[in-house]
Amino acid sequence: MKKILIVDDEPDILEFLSYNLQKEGFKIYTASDGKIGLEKTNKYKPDLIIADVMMPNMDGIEMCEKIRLNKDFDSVLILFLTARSEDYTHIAVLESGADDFISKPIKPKLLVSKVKSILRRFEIDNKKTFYCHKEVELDIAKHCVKINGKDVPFARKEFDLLKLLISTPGKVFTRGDILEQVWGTDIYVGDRTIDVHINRLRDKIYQDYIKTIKGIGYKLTD
Amino acid sequence: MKKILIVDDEPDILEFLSYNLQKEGFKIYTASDGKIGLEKTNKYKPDLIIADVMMPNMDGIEMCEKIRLNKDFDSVLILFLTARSEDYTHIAVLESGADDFISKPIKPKLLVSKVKSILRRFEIDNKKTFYCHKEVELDIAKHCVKINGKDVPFARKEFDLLKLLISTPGKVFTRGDILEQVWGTDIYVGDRTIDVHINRLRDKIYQDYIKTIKGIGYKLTD
DNA sequence: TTGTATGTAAACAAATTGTAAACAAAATTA
DNA sequence: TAATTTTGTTTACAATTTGTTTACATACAA
Repeated sequence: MKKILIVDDEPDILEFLSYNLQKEGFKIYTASDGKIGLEKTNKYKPDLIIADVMMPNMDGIEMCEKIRLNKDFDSVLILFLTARSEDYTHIAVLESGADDFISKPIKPKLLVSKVKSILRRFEIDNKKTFYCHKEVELDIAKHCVKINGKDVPFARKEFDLLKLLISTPGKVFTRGDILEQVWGTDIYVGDRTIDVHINRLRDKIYQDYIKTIKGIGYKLTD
Repeated sequence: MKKILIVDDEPDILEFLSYNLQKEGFKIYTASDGKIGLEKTNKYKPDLIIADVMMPNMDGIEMCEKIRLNKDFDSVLILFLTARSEDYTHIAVLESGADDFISKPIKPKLLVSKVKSILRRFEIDNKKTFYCHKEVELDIAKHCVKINGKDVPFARKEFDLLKLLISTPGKVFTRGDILEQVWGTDIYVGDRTIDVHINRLRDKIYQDYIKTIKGIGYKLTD
């Protein structure tokens, strides 16, 4: 569960934000000024910090710069709340190392979608591009598979299927999971189609690398 | 993290650009005219400069020329914003040493994709000036290719294509990658065109040096 | 045993790529 | 500048690979 720290001196806004984000399943921490925000950042290591620009004691920009100095948090996501969309403090805000900003008045839907999109982008940037399990290596960037160090050509579907299975070895993927992740949501293929592809994988890799869990689905042997 | 300096006298545009690029994870610096732009270039050593052509104090073209005089920055990437696609400032702009330009009105998606693609292309150009893989040698500086030590003439497109492939042997390049890096961002050629060039390469080099990954693209055999 | 789920070979369908040849554009040469 | 050569692009179709289904065999659990 993603942790979000909200820093604002106005209790109303603090509550408004907490409420809307909590509903979406985030774990919320709060602070009432930049100084406390800094402390709680160190204490809770949030995934995302939402901060007001204008605050007593230490304003958002200063807090942001201080947070960035600590190399544990030099890439923590920071989202600012700014007064109005027309004013150009936005630029100062962005230059200070913020990742995005929201202008007041805050609309719950926009807030949530920005928070999700910023977290999603971060996930994408940090995604693995290389997997290795037993004697199988899969390189997403190079789009190639090696078995015992030897290059083996994989067609698209085969590649995607292996990619899915190797992303979490040992986890059982149901046909539904596989259908959704490899074929996409609104494409329907027969049940046997998946089996056929699974067995083509088995032919390319050593046979018992992929295990059938009868009535459930398939997984890689641990 | 790539650093981008944005130079424009209109705060709205400055903010628009900053915002959209920041969201993509670039570190943004801004300047409101060419003079400040020049200073900030020296101070922050950006990877890419985005500048408006028309600015008070010092216009974009003059700034560009001044930047190019400093040999620390004679190959920094510069992308210009021009008023409209019909006007012929493009030519002056490209002659002044710019790497690409974007016409207003600016579309966020296009902006981001151009910026990313220009940075990617630069990565390859800057990696090395000489590649050697198996019996193929490619010398960017001399613009020549040797196969088994023997000089073989390569036309421009063929050369660029081989350059791209040899820059990362084993990596599969999609037709999209190839289109972007060999032809450039806003040039479209048919799919078959790429195949034809690939096969002309194959005729010049030994046949199975370039491998087809069906449904994905092409790569050099490891 | 019986019924259900999975394995598999083979047939078929669809998508992708290879290729020769024509055409177009650009560069070179006379 | 015109003629020629080289380079780049497209077309149309052939060849190949990949993806899907079918029909049936087999395994396995109740």
